[in-house]
Amino acid sequence: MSFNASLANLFDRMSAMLELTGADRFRVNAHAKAARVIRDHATDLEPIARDPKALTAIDGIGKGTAAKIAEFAETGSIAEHDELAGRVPPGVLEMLNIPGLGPKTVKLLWEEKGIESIHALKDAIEDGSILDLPRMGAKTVENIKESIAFIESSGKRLHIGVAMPVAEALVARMLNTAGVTRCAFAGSLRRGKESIGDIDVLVSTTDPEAARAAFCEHSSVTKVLARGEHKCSVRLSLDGLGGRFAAETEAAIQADLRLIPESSWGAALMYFTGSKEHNVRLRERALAKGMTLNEWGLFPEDRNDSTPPQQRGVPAVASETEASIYEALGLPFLPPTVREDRGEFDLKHTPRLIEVADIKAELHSHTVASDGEMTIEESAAKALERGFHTLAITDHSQSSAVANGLKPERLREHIKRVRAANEAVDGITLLAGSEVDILVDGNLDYDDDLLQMLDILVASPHAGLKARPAQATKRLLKAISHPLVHIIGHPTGRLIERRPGMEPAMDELIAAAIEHDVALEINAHWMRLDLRDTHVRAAVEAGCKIAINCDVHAPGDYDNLRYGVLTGQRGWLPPEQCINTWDHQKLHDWLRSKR
DNA sequence: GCCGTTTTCGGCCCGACTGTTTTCAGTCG
Repeated sequence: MSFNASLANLFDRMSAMLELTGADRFRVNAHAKAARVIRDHATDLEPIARDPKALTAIDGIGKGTAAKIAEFAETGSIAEHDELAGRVPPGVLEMLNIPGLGPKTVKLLWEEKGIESIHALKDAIEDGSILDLPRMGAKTVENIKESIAFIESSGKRLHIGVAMPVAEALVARMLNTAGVTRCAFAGSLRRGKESIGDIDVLVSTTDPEAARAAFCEHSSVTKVLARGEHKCSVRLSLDGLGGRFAAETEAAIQADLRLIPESSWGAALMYFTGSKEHNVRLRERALAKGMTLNEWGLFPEDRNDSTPPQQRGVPAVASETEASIYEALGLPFLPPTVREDRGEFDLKHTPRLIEVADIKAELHSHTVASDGEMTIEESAAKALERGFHTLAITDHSQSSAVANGLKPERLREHIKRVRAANEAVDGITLLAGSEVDILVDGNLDYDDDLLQMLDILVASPHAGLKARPAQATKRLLKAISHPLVHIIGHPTGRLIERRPGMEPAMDELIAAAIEHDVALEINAHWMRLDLRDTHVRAAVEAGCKIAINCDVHAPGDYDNLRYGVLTGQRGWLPPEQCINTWDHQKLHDWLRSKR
């Protein structure tokens, strides 16, 4: 695990353990925030770990945290963490993962009943001894029991590519319900995060009961967690929603419905889109301007009245649109994908971020020659449908044996076939390329004289993904410096929630990519999204070229483009910095410049 | 523990819902 990730995990654990031992809640929050900014930080903190000035320049890191980071760099541990870990059993921390169980209850279970693990908790539920605790009734116990079953069966975060179609189906269903005038999803899905904890759906309606019924009584609902006036919460099984997710049929997800008056639509959309951290900063900003912000709107602040302003009939300063609220707070409109409290409040104008419509070329695709499902011509037809001017055919190289990688002789024939297809197909340029393995030693999988024949070269790591960071960096730097390489494909090789991939020094890769005029890829497949958002942000700030590719294997893969674009947006990627947006002339001039 | 366009001390976001209560604590987002 990287320095930043290890450190962030320690701070997360410290935050939880402080809470469980009754520490001041602001100290608890400060540790949680430190964990977040450390995890989100795009460059490795180890080189500056002994430089308190550089560390405290990062928002959320003060003197105390800087000292702990230095201690971790020096000794590999943090004394405060170890001291806390000596007092809080690991199983107690684990209980915090049970939905509906928070720190107060876990503390109570631990201190009053000596329950120190989920296993012991199950025993206490079975023998009924848990009922002795205050505020612990039959219904609460039943909910805890179901929550444990939920996290033990699935309960994991879902890939954006799985959650998005479910959310779109939900929105379509609600829009088809009598009385519904507006409907949209919000939450981390709208922010384009790579994985999703739950789905938030907002509706405005003239018939609230019909909306509640449409939401809570659908056949895919396995449990109704809440059904209130303004909010319903359900657990869904995914196989009830179209059966498109064969591998995910075990999966379940929570979905929340919020009933919103039209007049508060913007405030609610903003509130439920988050992120939580972004919202906190917005509300602080509102207070500083003598106003208060909630999901009903932005209101004048009245310190003398604790009744929420919307209940007193106070007219809102702004509430109907997100843009009007940002404006009233003296901010430009901030697109959902940048709302992470990662510096967006310093923006003077709404950034022009990349959009799906900007993409004009797919530069990473596979055909039946290796492990794809389509012929060259079939893939070209799909690319044409999207209005692309260029499609690069980049089948696997020889070392990718399981993917039917091409031996040198087959590649030579394949190049001829692509060139012939390019002559035959109108309206699009087909490039003869290859996705060449970056071998464990950093060398490429074909000889240079063969590579020289290719119009485009995507170099990607496929094996040896457990290499240590230093080794991974060396390997990738060698590939980047190869003069024939255009693009580094899925640079870390990670699979979201499945395989961590490599953790190279991303700042070094970015610097080398700029020096050697190489583009780093955002692989748009929702299982990869590699580069990830924070890496993109670092690359964008450094001025590195980015490619967004679908890594096409099947017809539907072209539809993954939007996930790559969302990841680009989360990295603040402007269209001109992404080579897939360039017009034909500019793109092909650049490709030829490396031949 | 962090932070400063009123502050280097004294603050630190806001409301809905559930389950257990009989006025509210805990959790969530």
